[in-house]
Amino acid sequence: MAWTDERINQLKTMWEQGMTASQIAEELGGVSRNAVIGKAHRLGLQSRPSPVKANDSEAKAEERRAAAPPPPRAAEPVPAPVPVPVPAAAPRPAPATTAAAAEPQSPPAEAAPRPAEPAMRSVGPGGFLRQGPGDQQAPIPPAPPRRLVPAKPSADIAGKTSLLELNDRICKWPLGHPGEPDFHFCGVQVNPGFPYCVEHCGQAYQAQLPRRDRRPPPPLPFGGPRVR
DNA sequence: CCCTGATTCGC
DNA sequence: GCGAATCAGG
Repeated sequence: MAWTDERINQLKTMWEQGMTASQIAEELGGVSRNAVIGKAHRLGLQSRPSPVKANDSEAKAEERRAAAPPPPRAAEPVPAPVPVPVPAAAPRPAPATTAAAAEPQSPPAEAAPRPAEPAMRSVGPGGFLRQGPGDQQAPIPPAPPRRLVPAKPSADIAGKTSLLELNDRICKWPLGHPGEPDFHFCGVQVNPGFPYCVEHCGQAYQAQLPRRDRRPPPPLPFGGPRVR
């Protein structure tokens, strides 16, 4: 079987999508896994995590060299924990989900004054407060680094919502396809209790139509699900 | 054993 | 250029 332009494009696409060489070979047909790998390398497609590449004395030495091993100092005061770079959903204690009304990224300079909890506590000798069963894992003191970012004006709607920006509040409906350069997620406010916004909930959760009224499903990439 | 990707080398 | 054989880690 020859490597036609079309087959090469399929190979490129699948390879970039992260499919294994075996899967690609099976999908293309007429070629072996080795053929796919060989072709991928000849095309310059390169280097997905290979199980055989981790080990290597030379690479490791190089890695060490690049890492610039700091001299063994012990009493050096560590500056401070690095602030979290990604706006991952910080473990913020939800005060009380009163209304579904959105709280749109409260502006900075908000000190979040926690009202002192008037809880009944057993006081031990020396004045320490005994933990109750519910308190066991509560304390996470190591500095709550609130982001001091100016707060994006209009959430992520203006730009594109990437995988790293997903959280429980924004719509996870995918737009485009993984691997495509502009693949992103919807990103608008969710319909409370659902992973999608109201509009996409409408698409995700549909009542069954009578068979005669159903639209045929759109063609799936690469000829649909593989039969196995 | 199975899987994976990388590399080699005769064709 | 091609891909089977081989290597080597998970």
